[in-house]
Amino acid sequence: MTTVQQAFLGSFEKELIAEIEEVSVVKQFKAGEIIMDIGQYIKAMPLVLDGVIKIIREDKKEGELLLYFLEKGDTCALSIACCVGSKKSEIRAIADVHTTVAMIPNQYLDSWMGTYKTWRNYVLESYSNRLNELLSTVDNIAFSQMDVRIMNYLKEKASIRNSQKIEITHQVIANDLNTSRVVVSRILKSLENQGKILLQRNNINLL
DNA sequence: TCATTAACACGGG
DNA sequence: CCCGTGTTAATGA
Repeated sequence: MTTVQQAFLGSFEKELIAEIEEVSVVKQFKAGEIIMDIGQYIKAMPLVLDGVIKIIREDKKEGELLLYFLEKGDTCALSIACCVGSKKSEIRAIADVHTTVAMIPNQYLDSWMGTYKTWRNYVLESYSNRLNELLSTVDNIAFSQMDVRIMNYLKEKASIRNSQKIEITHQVIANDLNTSRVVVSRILKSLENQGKILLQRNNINLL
């Protein structure tokens, strides 16, 4: 299992890592498990030690949309604001694969900003990273056709997994991109005909 | 025109 | 048999 040390050795000073290890609670989530749901009050900030988390926005009318992924070493920037203001979560976080996170109780977040420069930088940088990812997601939705969006989705999945093979069903892609499975199936089929991918049951190969 | 919905057949596990 | 997949026909934006 990945420890806080292994995930953050390069980014935090030893004292901070020691303090994180002391106060945080390490939790594991299986693929598909909900880590944080919409409307929930957030009392701890998650640091991703291992695995991948999907951050999803949901409309009232059961519309779902993937915002971005969190990987090893990332944190959910939205949760920081929620923790400090003890507000409800606006998003849903789901474990995409088996995932390990360190939950830091919110009373430490503020004081560490003053005490540890690396922590301060990490939080600020995390904000800017998430914002950039959000922007490219918005660009994708606003300016790209569904076939491009699906291609980008597949590429992102592949790079996160470090594999050209993606284990996923058409329905899940449809949910993440907020469209119907018929469209996903049709576009995947045409991508296959173009020689860009190879389709198997529960499996997509990028070429 | 293109997405969605519903419905159906096919096939693998 | 159940689920994922591929396709079609009808409907809507």
